[in-house]
Amino acid sequence: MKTNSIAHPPLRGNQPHCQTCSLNALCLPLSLSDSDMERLDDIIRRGRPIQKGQLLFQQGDEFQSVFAVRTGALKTYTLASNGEEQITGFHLASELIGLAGYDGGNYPLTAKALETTTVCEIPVHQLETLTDELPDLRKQLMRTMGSEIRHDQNMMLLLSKKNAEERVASFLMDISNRYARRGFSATHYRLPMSRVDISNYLGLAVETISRVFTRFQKNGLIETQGKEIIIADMDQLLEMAGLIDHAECETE
Amino acid sequence: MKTNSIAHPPLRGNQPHCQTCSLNALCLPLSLSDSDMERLDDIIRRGRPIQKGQLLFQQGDEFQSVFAVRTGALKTYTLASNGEEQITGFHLASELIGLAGYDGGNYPLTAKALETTTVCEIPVHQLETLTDELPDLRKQLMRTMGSEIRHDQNMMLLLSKKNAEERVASFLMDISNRYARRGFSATHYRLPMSRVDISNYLGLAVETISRVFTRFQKNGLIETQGKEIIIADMDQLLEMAGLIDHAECETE
DNA sequence: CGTGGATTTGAATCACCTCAAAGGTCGTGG
DNA sequence: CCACGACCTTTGAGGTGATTCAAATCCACG
Repeated sequence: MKTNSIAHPPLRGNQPHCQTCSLNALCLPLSLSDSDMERLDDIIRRGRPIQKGQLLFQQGDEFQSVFAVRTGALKTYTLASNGEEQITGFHLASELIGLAGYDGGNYPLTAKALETTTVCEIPVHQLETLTDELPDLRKQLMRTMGSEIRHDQNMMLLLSKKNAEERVASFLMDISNRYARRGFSATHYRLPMSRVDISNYLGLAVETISRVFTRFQKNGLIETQGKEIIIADMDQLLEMAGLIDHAECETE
Repeated sequence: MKTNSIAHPPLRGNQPHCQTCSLNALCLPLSLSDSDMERLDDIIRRGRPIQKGQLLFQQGDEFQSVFAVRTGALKTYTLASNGEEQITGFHLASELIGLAGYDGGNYPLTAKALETTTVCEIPVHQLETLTDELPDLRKQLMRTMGSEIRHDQNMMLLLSKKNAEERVASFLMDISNRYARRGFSATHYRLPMSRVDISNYLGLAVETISRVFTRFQKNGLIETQGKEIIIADMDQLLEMAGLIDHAECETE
């Protein structure tokens, strides 16, 4: 399996653009003026879709671009020295990937498509030139990185303090939130990742995930049919996730 | 215990400056030209020391400044809804704190001094003005944030995949590295934090930390005397930490 | 020198893991 | 359209590393 190289000659034509993209209020263009958005749009490359299982980039690859997910979903993971992988995040439409590469010249993680996925590629070299000129874009990038740090620190809390049920509840509520923000149902969605991926992400065994799902279903918290999830008792799940009392439901 | 408010009238005089600070090669000024460094130095406030146990800022406080540790050490932690705290990092001299605040208008975590500590305060408002003009500073900030993301993702791996011994070994090697980079001994140092803090950070019970320290000592890996640590067998610790085989020893 | 917190040690318990095996699901090709 | 195989998911039984509870010891500091 090789790193997918995005189509380099950007096929213009009836290509999508930031200006008309339904995700522009969630994505990088957020808070950009029309003219600024146009300039961002000009440097974005939109390649052919990557298929399930293909890599967008690999740990150690030269850091060349950040990516925004247009459709589909990916997972990012780091490899331990013993070869074990730790999934550090799932990325749905409008979310940015690859910013951690800013630390050095290489990606510190691998990004793999969970299903057929299209992305917008933003070459960092040009992005840096552009951020030199657009303070709003710069702020948005910093905010996105801050948000990533926040997410990771929430995960650290989850991994070191929460039990299996609390972890699964947190996970289901996080996904729910993210779909809701995109205008999809918060209570009925399809998980793009396998149970194995979920277990890896949450630091549990697959069997434990399966058992918790079953228990949740018995207790009327959710209904499941394979990857289809229906949230039946959001309040109780929110409480279990530890999201009920403090601040807003602004998870991710 | 209240948030410590840094002395606002910056007492000039024989104050330290970035230009003469021994940490400038590790800190934010890294890779800045002399004139750029001077401009950064101008906006930095240097307040009176904060005492052990005092807060530099608190989760929920308005995001006003990022801080660089000059001397001493701090811990940063987030609070779960049930009041439990999760330590997300320890910060030694030259390290930056508070960047995660870039996500929103508030700090998403609390910073508390582990010992008497002096910091350089960099007001974000002025920092943003300055980054508008200094591309190198901007890049350095982005790199710092990328490095923070990297650190957190390593912690996720540690928390979900490593056992108690591996976690403690990783921790000892991380601290060793960071002291070494500052020109201190890599094999003989004093931990600024308590066993409780270590256990919290590593997602273990205090008793487990104590037991692992004892076991390491019996096996000749380390010698301990309270907070004093002597690394006796670095190779074996590195291997245990999972840092021997892949890439360089560039942990943090 | 005494006191409160931090650290260490021991014994018992438990949440989750591992191992094993039985369903399910999906894509593929005959 | 169905049969096949590969992989994913679920369920059960038993084991274990780390936790919890309890108590002794050490240490810093007033």
